[in-house]
Amino acid sequence: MLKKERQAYILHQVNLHNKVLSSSLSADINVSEDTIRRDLMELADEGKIIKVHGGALSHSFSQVHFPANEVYSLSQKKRIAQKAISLISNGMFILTSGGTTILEMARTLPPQLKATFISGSIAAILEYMNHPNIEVILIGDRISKNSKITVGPEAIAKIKQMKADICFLGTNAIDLNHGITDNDWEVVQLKRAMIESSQKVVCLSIAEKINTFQPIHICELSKIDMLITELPSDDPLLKPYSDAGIKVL
Amino acid sequence: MLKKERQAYILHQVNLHNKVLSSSLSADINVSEDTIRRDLMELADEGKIIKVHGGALSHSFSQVHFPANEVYSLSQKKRIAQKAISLISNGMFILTSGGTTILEMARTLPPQLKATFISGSIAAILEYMNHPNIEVILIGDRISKNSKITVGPEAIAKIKQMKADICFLGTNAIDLNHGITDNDWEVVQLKRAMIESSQKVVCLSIAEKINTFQPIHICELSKIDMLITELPSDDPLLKPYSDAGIKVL
DNA sequence: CAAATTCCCGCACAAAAACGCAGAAACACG
DNA sequence: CGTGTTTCTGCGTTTTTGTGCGGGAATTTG
Repeated sequence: MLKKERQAYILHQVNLHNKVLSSSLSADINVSEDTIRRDLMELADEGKIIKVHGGALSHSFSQVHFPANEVYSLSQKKRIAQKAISLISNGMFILTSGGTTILEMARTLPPQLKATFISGSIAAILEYMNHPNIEVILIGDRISKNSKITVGPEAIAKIKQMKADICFLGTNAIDLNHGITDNDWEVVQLKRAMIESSQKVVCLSIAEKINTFQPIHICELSKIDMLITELPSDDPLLKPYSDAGIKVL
Repeated sequence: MLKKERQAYILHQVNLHNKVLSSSLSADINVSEDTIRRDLMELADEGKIIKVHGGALSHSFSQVHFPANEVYSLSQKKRIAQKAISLISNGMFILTSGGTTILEMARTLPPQLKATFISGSIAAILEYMNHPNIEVILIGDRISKNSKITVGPEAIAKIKQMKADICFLGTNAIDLNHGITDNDWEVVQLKRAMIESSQKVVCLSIAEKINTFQPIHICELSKIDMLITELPSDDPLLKPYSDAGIKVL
């Protein structure tokens, strides 16, 4: 088994179960605990997991710990949210993924807007529920504790049988060669279904995620209609993407 | 169980109940009280809780003290929750409605319990998600804003196609003549489906709701297997119900 | 004041991590 | 192709960390 393979497996396990023990990983993959420990170290250095004595935890575990990091990019996300909202009009059916950027968008929705929002993200749903005129449809299935969204075949089937006007994706990584990528297999399945079920696909992404990639492929750039970042639309960083036929806002 | 995990659990419990006892935590997680004490120390050093003799308090508690009657009804619900939990064992599939009593039950679930909880109540789901070993299935559909649960044909269909071991219903009104009744038509539909899809139906109800009724009929008493209140099972108020063949706990 | 908890301190033991090292495999390159 | 280099992995050994236990001190409680 290759090192990268092993690390991808570990990352997947962490994202799936929120925690892993070095000992059980070692037994799973049949390598020494030392090797596991080194892998965990590397992944922790890359910021993908949190190393603790005895194993590792998913990043969502310590979300409460470090609110400072969130505040940092908040103003950027507000900017993105504003742009995204300009695409929404009354009566629309809107699919959204999860993620903090989507959350910010949900909070910023104008109160007089009448539309239907569909999502499997618990956090997003909570925000939508606070709005007076928004109809909320919740996608049901098993809840992934790591990503706080519903995942699984039921959820995917439900999404596939609808056709939304527009779909907003919180994007973890976007790159010219790799397209849209992510690090949680189950989330990827969901996002793929959402893309297929929407007439228009909009990616929300803060600039630091532009030109980065993650282990799991979601889709090619050609499936994306629009990209929204906090940067002005003529920023040189975005030029390649508008050249690729994506509308940049 | 990892140390960080344990501390996260403790922190959650403190924030939830405003106080924790070292002794009960020790029993919950199956570690020595000494270890709990060390954890409380660390959390207190980080300023997350306030350590006191015998346990710890949440930070909010020190400033605000809430009205006595609130604590009073809370203790009733805690009692009910304790009894309800005694019916749950590992590996069960459990359907639950919404309501504050169900919420209290969700908060009181012992951390080592491994079971699958199915619900359409957003608040209940949020509680279940915080538990380390519980699998959560969310029933999807339109969200009813006033009851904060998913309602509609999809939700009902989904419930009907499962068979749970046990179903806990937060009960708004129970009466010898009228059976179980409620005041929200959509919620009633859901509860009916839940009753049909469960091998055992348990009603959780605080005593003041015994012998009251609401406009919309859910089901006859005969469909109910068990009734849990904060009263002792031999309380005369409950006699008619046990006579009617309902097990009273 | 007395009994019962709870806490603190040191210790012991086990599990995990860190460290250094060495063999094996992959790689670079003339 | 051969050789030197880098990377990866596993194995002892030593350190560190986490946890439980016993006994005595401190505290709560009646």
